[in-house]
Amino acid sequence: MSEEPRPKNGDYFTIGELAREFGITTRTIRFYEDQGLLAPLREGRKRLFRRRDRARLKLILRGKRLAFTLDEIKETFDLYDDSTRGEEAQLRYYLGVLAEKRNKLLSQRQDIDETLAELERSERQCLEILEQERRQKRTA
Amino acid sequence: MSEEPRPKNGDYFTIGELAREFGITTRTIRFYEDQGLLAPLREGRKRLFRRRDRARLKLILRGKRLAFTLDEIKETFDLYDDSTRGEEAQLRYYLGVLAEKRNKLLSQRQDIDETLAELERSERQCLEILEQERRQKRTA
DNA sequence: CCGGTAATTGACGTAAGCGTAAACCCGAAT
DNA sequence: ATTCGGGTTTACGCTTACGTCAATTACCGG
Repeated sequence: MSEEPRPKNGDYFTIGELAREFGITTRTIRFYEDQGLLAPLREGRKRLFRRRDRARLKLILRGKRLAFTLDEIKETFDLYDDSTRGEEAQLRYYLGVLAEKRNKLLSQRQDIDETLAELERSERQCLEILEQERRQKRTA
Repeated sequence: MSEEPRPKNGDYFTIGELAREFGITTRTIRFYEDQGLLAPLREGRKRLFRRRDRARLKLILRGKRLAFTLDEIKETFDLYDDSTRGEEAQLRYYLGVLAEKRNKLLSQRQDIDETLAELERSERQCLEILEQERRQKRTA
């Protein structure tokens, strides 16, 4: 199994530890908290990040890589948060949102595949030209 | 084969046609031109978009869906533009950039797949709860 | 006790990506 | 002749997502 990073200092991560681990600034993490995306514990004024806070941060960053806005990411969190209480209408709405999200992701994956295909074509072209130049050099 | 949209008015698209087709505003298109991403012909002051301009716009929008910045998108255009002239060093550099791009896209696709997997888990959970409620109603 | 390192809040700054008038031109239709 | 639906530039505004001081506070080792 993979080595899950453990909080060095007792049970909690510091803001600096997380910043270093994920290659972001502490400012960024505070900003996310400010926007309601993170809610670490406090010891006086100091933030104490649990493993679940770290997990959330990970999700935030993944969301960003997929071009979700912070607001959208927050919405999915909010959705997950009260998804357990099972009001029928809520659940149906929830299912709809999930379907939308899936569709977006699927078409995004298509975008990626198309781009990858074009990329490989360029690569082949590129290699061909290099190959030609090499042959020219030999005959020269 | 697919019906490639043809310019209605002779050989060129107007800015409005493209805006409608892609669901963006004319402002956006002008902005892209301002940033050097598009370079339509002119008839006096009026912009005339060729099919290749339209193709570029398509690429821009796809890039945006994949969380590329306009600058990054522009770079790839610039790259493609002088990729045909085959200076060896240029080509090697070019290949490197392509490799980077591919890696980014691949890891992005992984992000997508992970997210899709989680999404399906939530969906199953959701359906389970609904199923339970339905059974409760019957016994009631 | 002192200096260094890491944390805090608060505030202003900034780059990207457009939105939104304002003020104009121009050709076709009423 | 005017109105209407496009097109144009210029320019200021706004939101998102942080960067960047500044001015503290707190612990830690020497």
